[in-house]
Amino acid sequence: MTDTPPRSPRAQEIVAAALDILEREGREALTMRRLGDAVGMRAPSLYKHFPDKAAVEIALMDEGFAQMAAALEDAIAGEGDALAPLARAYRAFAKAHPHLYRLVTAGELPRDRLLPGVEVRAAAPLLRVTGDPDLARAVWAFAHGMVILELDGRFPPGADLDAAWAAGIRTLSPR
Amino acid sequence: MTDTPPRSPRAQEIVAAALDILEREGREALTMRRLGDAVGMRAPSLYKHFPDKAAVEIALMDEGFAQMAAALEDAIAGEGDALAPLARAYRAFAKAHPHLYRLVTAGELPRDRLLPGVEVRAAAPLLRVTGDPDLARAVWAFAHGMVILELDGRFPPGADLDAAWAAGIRTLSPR
DNA sequence: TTGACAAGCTAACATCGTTAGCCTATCTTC
DNA sequence: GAAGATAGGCTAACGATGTTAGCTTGTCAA
Repeated sequence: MTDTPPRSPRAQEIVAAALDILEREGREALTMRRLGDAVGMRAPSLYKHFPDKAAVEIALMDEGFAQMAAALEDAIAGEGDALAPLARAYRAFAKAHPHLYRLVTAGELPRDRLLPGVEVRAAAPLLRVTGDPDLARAVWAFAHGMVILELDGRFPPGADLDAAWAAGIRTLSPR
Repeated sequence: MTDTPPRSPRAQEIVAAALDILEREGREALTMRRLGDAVGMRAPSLYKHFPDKAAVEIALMDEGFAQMAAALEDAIAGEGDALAPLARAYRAFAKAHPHLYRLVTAGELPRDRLLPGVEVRAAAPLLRVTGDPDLARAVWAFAHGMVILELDGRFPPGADLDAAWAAGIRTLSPR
């Protein structure tokens, strides 16, 4: 029962401002002083609302997981069992929210401080579409790999990423 | 012709010490003061050998790319055209050198400061085994995704990663 | 009216990368 | 051999970062 105390309005404002900074300017732009500015207070006062900076980032992760889950659920809402539309939605979310995507999916995850269930919910659509957990993990790895390599600019300039996505999805689709 | 001036012995010592710190303690343990300690000088003196901290990290990336390329070339040296041994080598390298792997493959890449050719060489074995560049990218994304998600502890505790690898490699293998 | 508490503030600390400026040994050049 | 340049070390310090300590003030309960 790790039920978080419901966030105060002021704390919600802070998270909203933090999300705005993150999405616009990236993770390293999100400093306590900058965040304080955005919300009209000095950096130390933020600590009246959050124990540390990590807590703010974790709130953003919760939010990111939720947004991502919603996008993926939408993608399989219609008919359902095709991998392609889910993959499209995954990639689209990452490109629409690159900084948020990175925050949520890259680096060590403070799982014990996360809102419970949020991670499982985001993973559910893929598990449903693939059926098999092993295949689901393989597909997840493929999709995350494609997205993060693209966001990090690791593919050569001329690379046809649509074709790479297609190749992966085709062969990885459950039969 | 971006030929780097050959590194002085002292600079090589510094890079070696940096690699040691990185591999043992991870990227955030690699600070200029800590590195100075390891090599017996004060932090500012390091700037007599490298223009900035990034230059040290870039030297480590060059080294990481080279080591990784060597490991992958070894893996396909024998018979050759099977994907499975290459994938095994890829995963093994990442698990043996997690911090180095992360430094080399995650985050933005300062491509213009890298030793020329080093990235292409590391990519070559996979391209040879898959034949097709699109498939090669898909397989790379899969392998990197598997590895980085494993290193970051993103898979659930009980997950059978061998099975996920097998599922991915089986379906992604060129026929 | 009093007292507690929530929520702001300033000042300050340690750590980080980095710069400025100084010193000294070695090596080149007349 | 003398003189000057250069390589390579040093200390002091700067600005940015997250964070803590301690003060103040307004609001609400007893």
